[in-house]
Amino acid sequence: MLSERRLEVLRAIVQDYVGTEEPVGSKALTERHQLGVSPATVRNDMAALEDEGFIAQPHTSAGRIPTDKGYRLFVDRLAGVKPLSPAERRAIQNFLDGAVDLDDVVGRTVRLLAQLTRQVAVVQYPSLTRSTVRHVELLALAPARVMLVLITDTGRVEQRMVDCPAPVGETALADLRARLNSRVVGRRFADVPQLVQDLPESFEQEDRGTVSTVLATLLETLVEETEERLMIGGTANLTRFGHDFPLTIRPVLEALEEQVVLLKLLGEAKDSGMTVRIGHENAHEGLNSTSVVAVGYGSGDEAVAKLGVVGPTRMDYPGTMGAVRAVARYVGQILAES
Amino acid sequence: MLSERRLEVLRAIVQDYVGTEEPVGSKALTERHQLGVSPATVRNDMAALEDEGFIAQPHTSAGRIPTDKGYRLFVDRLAGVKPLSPAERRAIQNFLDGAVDLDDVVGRTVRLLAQLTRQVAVVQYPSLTRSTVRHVELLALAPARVMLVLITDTGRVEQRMVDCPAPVGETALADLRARLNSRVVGRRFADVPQLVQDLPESFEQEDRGTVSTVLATLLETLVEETEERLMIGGTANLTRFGHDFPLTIRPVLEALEEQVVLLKLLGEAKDSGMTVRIGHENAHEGLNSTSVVAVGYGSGDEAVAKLGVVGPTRMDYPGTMGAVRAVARYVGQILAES
DNA sequence: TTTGGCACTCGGGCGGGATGAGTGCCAGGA
DNA sequence: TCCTGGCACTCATCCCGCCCGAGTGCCAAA
Repeated sequence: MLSERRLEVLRAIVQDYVGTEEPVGSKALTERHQLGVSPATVRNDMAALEDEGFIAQPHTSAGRIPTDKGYRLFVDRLAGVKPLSPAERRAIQNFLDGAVDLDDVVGRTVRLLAQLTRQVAVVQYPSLTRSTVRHVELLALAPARVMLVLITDTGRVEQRMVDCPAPVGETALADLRARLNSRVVGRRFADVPQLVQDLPESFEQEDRGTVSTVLATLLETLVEETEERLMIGGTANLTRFGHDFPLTIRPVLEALEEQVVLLKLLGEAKDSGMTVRIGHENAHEGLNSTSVVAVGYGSGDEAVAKLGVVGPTRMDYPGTMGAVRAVARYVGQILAES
Repeated sequence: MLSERRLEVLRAIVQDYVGTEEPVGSKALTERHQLGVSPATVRNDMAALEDEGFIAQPHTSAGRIPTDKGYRLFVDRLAGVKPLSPAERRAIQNFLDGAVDLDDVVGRTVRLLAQLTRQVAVVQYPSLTRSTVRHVELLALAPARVMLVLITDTGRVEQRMVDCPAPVGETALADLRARLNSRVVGRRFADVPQLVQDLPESFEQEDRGTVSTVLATLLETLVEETEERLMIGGTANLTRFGHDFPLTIRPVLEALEEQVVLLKLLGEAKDSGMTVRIGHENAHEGLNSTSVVAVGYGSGDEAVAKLGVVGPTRMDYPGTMGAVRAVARYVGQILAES
């Protein structure tokens, strides 16, 4: 079992290393922190911490740096979430207010997060299946061509073209539109499949084909991968990573370009509460030297999507967690208002 | 005036340097190209080219590399546009077919361009003001709250919330919707302002406030900066730039994050034909060591937006130009079909 | 105008010595 | 039992000085 002081030493190492980006030695530690013991004692503690796998030496005769396991302990037991300063809170609000539509909200959020944390920000668009339906619109663009437009309570809009098997009349379309909306408006997208299941039967024989086709497209839209969109920003912050660039930065940029990877990354985060994944805890290889801080956000109590940041394992965890949490809350508010 | 052979020497230098990324010397040149003269002669030619500012030496006793002016000459007079191989053409078509909506088209295009050119790709969404109106939808979400949805012929959809001064009845809304659509459907967005100018007058006194508010929002949407959206991809390719990373890559990433900069960049490109801006020809400082190849694309003859790539000045211009042009054509086709 | 010859330049790579931060270990003291 | 000061040892890094060779510019001859 680690003594209180050894934990304190670990905390000091993490803090110093995050600040200086250089391995930290026993002497420097005692100078910068009031540990109340001599360097020699700290050395003994360090040796113990190294045995346990919390810290490591890049090479003999160098200071120690925290391992992933060390950061894990730091995050779980030693660090809190640093609340933002009033000035920062105000900045968030100012920045997020004045967004005109959902794209704008997400875009501003991503820039805000990147700026606050000085890291790469990732924001997922509100999920369709967790949102509720605000309206379904059907537009006849050509005799046998209909555009389907879905609008959610979070402001998200999806549209699809539907090629109908037969020309569809304006009245039939209006009829379908009305019945469809009366069934699904205000309901959750996840429930839509059951709600519309028996709809085709209530139509005339001649229109059933069209109705089925439209409904099929609607259901497709709900399950398609494209329902999960996201936006990233702040990649320029990657250049602050380390000095051994190409090798460090490349796989990260590649990983960030693959939406699938990012979505999985956010998907792995817990639905409620903040999730921190450190270094090798990330399944994707390219992100083995990065940490991900993610949290869900939503207009109500329930999360409709997630957002987070990707940065070096050597990051300011308390500060980052504070920024991520604060931004998620404000975005939730904005969505609730719109 | 430069002799034919000197131009040939410049072409050889550009080609070799693009391939090897290393300054090229006189001896290596004569070995790899059939110039029919000795290294000494080439040296004289090189000295002349250097006097004219087409090439430069990184330091004494090193080979030559092309200057921006040298690349300019190369692009204008020495290089053609390399057509794609049939296999590449097929790949483009396969990749672009199967896109479900505009976001998907743009997303696929950006990934395709990045992959083909192995550089950073930028694709602008079809501009609103150059598109034509397919439909305008008005939805009453609350008594005094209306959602305005704009749909263009290029598949783009914009929505805005409108807070009305007074509750608006369903019939009045339907009326407005019908009259609005009858006026603007099929017309260009740029013409919308005049077309709706006198619309409020034809309504009852009590509804005029609402009508004006809705129209005001509609007009705002057309001029807002958000009308110019774009998507970028392939940033991981920046890591192939050079070996002196942080300094080279950082400003580029920063520039790419600023949509304003990118929009201006594409805006500077000619409306028709391909535009190549080399190094310092780019107004933005961060892009002084990159070249931009851009071209307009559209569903018809007229360009509705632009796309292009950003890469090191040391790029394969003929190949890049070929890829950019081909992709633009196919995207135009896809948009015309949808 | 082209060519071969020749002296010159200078960046990059290699090896060795000095430097110093940091370590592990140990014996003595609270 | 734990802490502390002392001491020898290890290496990564920095700094020189050196050499090598690619590449150049110039010149005289063809």
